[in-house]
Amino acid sequence: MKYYEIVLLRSSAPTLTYSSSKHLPVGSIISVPLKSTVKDAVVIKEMEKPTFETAEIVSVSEKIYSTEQIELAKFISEYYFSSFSEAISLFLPYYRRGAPCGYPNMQNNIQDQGQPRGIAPTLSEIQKKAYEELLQKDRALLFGVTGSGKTEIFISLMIKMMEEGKTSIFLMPEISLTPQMEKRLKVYFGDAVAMWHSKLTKKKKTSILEGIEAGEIRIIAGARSALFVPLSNLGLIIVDEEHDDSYKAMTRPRYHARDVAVLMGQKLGAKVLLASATPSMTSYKKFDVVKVEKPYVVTKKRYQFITGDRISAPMLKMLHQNFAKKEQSLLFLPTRGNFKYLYCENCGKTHLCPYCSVGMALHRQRRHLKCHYCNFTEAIQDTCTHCGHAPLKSERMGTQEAIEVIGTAVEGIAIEQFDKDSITTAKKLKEALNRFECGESQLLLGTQMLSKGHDYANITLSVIMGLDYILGLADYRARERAMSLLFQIAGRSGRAKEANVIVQTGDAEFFKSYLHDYEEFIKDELAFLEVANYPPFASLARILIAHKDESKAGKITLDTVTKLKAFEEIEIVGHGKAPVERIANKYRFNILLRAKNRVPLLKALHAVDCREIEIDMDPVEFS
DNA sequence: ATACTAATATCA
DNA sequence: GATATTAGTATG
Repeated sequence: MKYYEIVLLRSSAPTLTYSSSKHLPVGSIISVPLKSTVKDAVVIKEMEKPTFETAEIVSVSEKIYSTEQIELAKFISEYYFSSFSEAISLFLPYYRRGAPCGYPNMQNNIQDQGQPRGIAPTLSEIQKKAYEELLQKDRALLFGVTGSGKTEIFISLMIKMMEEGKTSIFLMPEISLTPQMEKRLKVYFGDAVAMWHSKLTKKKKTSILEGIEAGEIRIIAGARSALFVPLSNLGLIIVDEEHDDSYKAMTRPRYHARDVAVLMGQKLGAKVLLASATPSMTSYKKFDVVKVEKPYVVTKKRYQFITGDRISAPMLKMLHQNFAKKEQSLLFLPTRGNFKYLYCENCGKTHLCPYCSVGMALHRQRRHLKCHYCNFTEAIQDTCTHCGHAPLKSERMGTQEAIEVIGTAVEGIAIEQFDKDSITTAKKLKEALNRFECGESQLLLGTQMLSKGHDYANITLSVIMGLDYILGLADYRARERAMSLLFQIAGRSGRAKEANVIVQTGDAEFFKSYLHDYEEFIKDELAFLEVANYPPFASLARILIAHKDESKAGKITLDTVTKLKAFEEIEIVGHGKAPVERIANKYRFNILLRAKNRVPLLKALHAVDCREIEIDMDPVEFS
């Protein structure tokens, strides 16, 4: 009889010991009896016969985790403070086999299958130079403005990998927003590329996994979760738009896909390529930078700065003129300033969610109020819950209102609403993009979604609102976020011809000084971050405490702070009520920690970690 | 996680 | 005193 330490899947229970007459390699997925039920579990290691009685493993699955997956999961669970079970559940297991298989004759294989495939893209001299340079490096940051032809470089690298019989992973911040990328990849790779994201149906996922197993699928492209697909012979991981915060998971395990990709590359001996037109400060400092110097289409942009916080007459005039010229425009509103809230004229109070300390957002189209934190929905309220005054007023510029205002002012304009409210499915996205592409609509109006990765060839006017709101956020990266957003959105326009960019801000000088060189901004910002002692010059961690009893939450916070004070190398930057005090009826407190080195920080955090707190390493959100 | 148990609060 | 809610504990 053999004895194995196992971890239950989908459980935070400690490791347990079971027995089996069979030899089971580490990583085996098995079923074990626990209490009166049967649970799935993973073999962690073989053990000596324990002193206590053991139950027997009842069945062994066809699936198995590789030792690399186990090791990475171990790291993720320790660095990001999740259970091992939660960490290993990120990964998809391999099919159990005698030996790990390679596919040495891929060349032949490709031809045999006769899949539709375009020829390799022709690279410009500039692209070729970057490509050659990247071939020499295990890891690098590819820095190039929108339209500099990064995608052709990616494709060339992935073709190179295929020639060597290796597979690739291509990460994008949001798969639902990238049908264009799928189209481009399909041209070169046909059925050898599959798109992967968490919302695929179970059937589709199984079919892709079988394709991988059969050696037909050689490239997986997709969002965060694509990083955990079981490819053999991984040769390359590309993290496109590496600056994007959507790579950070907001639920446990709170990992950063970009950082895990780098680690995974190291562990598997795969090349890791990060890419962005607006790289993160961290990546710029940490990795060799390869630049794609000039875009091969050089177009001019004329920037114009205006103050204010709502749609103004000059803005409408520009939109009108552009429409009259039969040209297309884009208008950006920040996500947060994007909703209307009800407020009382009499007492000045905003109508709040009964369970969260945030305003209920008005959705006029659906005629209801909705809480964006807990999804509580109710009918539009008429009277103030605080003083009984009626009726309530609504305030704040939102997408809806912007559409109404512009629709009225610019007669005949067809507007594409481009935000999470109206673009709920991939189909709707495709339809909206198609309408815009063929000129059926002339204005793209929306939120952050607009800043992510699309090419809109004919936009000649971009209006960017609400940068001041982002600049004003209590976030050490507020400037970076605002600047990167401006570059990303401005980069969407002027692909084909000269374009105007209207920037609404009270701090024009700040943006103006960097408009023609993001790298200048990076250098100045890094100098600032070094003085202020923020990442990448220090490590941050956030502790989140949530409890329905406010005084209990406060007590846990203070107790944790007291314990942390014993650790000299870490600094308690602050602690207290979270900016959003209550979500889903639980009171929330934050502790923000900083340390020059992450090792003592991790050590202190492991010492105070318990069920009542949640630890967020390298946080990107502070609300 | 989840089942189970002990402790404590709530209510007629 | 019976029942509901919460806190604590062990799982092989």
